[in-house]
Amino acid sequence: MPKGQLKGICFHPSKETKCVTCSLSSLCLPISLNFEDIDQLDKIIKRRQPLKKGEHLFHQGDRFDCVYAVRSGSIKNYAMTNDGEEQITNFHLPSELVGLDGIDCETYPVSAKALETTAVCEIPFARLEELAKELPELRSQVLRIMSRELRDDKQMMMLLSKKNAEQRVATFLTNLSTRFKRRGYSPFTFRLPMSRNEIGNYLGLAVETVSRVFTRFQNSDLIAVNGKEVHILNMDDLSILAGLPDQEQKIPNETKIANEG
Amino acid sequence: MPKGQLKGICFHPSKETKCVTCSLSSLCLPISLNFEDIDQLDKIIKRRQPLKKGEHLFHQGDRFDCVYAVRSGSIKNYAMTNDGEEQITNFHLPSELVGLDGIDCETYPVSAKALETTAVCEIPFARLEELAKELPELRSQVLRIMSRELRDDKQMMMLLSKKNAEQRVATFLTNLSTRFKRRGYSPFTFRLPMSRNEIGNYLGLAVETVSRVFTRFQNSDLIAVNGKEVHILNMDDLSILAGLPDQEQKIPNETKIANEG
DNA sequence: AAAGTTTTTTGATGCATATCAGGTTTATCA
DNA sequence: TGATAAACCTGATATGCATCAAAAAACTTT
Repeated sequence: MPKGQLKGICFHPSKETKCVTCSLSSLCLPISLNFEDIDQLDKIIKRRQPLKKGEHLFHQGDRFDCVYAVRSGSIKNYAMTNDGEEQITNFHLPSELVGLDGIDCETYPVSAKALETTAVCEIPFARLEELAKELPELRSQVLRIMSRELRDDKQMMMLLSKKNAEQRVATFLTNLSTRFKRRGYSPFTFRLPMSRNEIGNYLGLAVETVSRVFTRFQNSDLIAVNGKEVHILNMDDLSILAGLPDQEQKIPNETKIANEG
Repeated sequence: MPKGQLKGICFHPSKETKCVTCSLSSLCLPISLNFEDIDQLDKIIKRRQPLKKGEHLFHQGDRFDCVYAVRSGSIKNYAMTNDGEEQITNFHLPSELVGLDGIDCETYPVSAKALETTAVCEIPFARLEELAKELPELRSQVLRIMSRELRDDKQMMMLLSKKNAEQRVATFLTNLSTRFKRRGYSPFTFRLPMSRNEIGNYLGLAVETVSRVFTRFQNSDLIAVNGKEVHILNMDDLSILAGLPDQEQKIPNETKIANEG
């Protein structure tokens, strides 16, 4: 089916979902807002025509004025390194907020590009701040979302500085799986919206290495892959390889006091 | 001089700096607050006894209730990897806020430990939120600080996934230099508050590699090192090696439209 | 000041992953 | 539908950095 038609068939701006009825509301900004407040939030949100694959939401250096919530599809964030190479810093799935790192310098520090046909909610930041003035719950939700992203970033740093290729790919897959699950999709069967190249770029690995690890994982019956379709066959072992997913790792308490001084 | 005495000699809780008179106020939370507002902020801040080297501000997993501003000294954040290894995720210099990544799950996701005798301002988060209700400037300052940390984290990811050992160390040194400069210290001569081991851990390198790169940098007259004392002799070349510091990198605009679709 | 401990440095070796090169499959488009 | 390009996989080789080892220097402690 040609992508172009999707717009006409599936997307009716007049009938577009409101926050109240949106299936993602429990993951997105509206969490813990009451109906009235959600309605207020709804009023400042613009639903734009979906982006086609490869289209940009914004470019690195553009003036920051909106944050975006992914409604369907997926977005990658990337920056250009000094030698002109692309460096992917994030992938965003539905319900996730894009662009929060632009608040400080008032320009987006990275570009955002659709990996597939992608619908977003556009949230003018100035109006969000206005609204936050009156809605304490919205305020803390924004903080929580940013705080979570900070935490995820640290996890990513740990991946990049301590994990080997297999652990990186395993972490990547289990992480995606968890996120799909929370969004109501199967945690065991999903379609990767990004290429091997993009996975490698994100994970700090060469494409070839990603490809090889995928093959090795297949040979050990951890996963079954067909192009971008992934089946996780042995989640337990994959999670162990990943080094326990994001869930709380227990901290060895023994040395807590001993270590002081 | 024994560390213990510092407390008695240098730190008088009764005479402690207020935000209004604090030399760091232009870098820290009070930015863009007026005098009255700073005073309000001041009231919720507790200045604790300075931490001695090696003491913890909080441990990974502790209940999140405060964020901290470093007043003097320095703090490292670190987490334990699954195999019990330490992974340093950040170093904090005076005026920087510690603990913001705990907002979301209400426990600190990493530990915070003093690298040297360190004074902090303790800011109860609940009260900060209270205050933010009335002070829009404070609100956006918190957002800006978190947004900046997000941006820095992405920079760190790029370092970890694309830069080689020399580029990492060069980036580390120029970054420190910039931060010292903003705080009124010399950007060319400073004392590293952390060990080679900690630098390596943070940069995803072995100690030995850090040591070797330091030696190489000395041999090429980029820096002069004596233990933890560092002199930057050739900032230009060091910056080039680092791959241009954090400042805005120009984005090649040619392909902006061409890339779409 | 001496003894012990930790940190730093330097050298030799090994390995995980990058890079290069080729072939194959899958997508894109006329 | 076939042509062309892009993505993916696999093998061979190269290399940057980790690891191992051991000495030197810098701190601690008594």
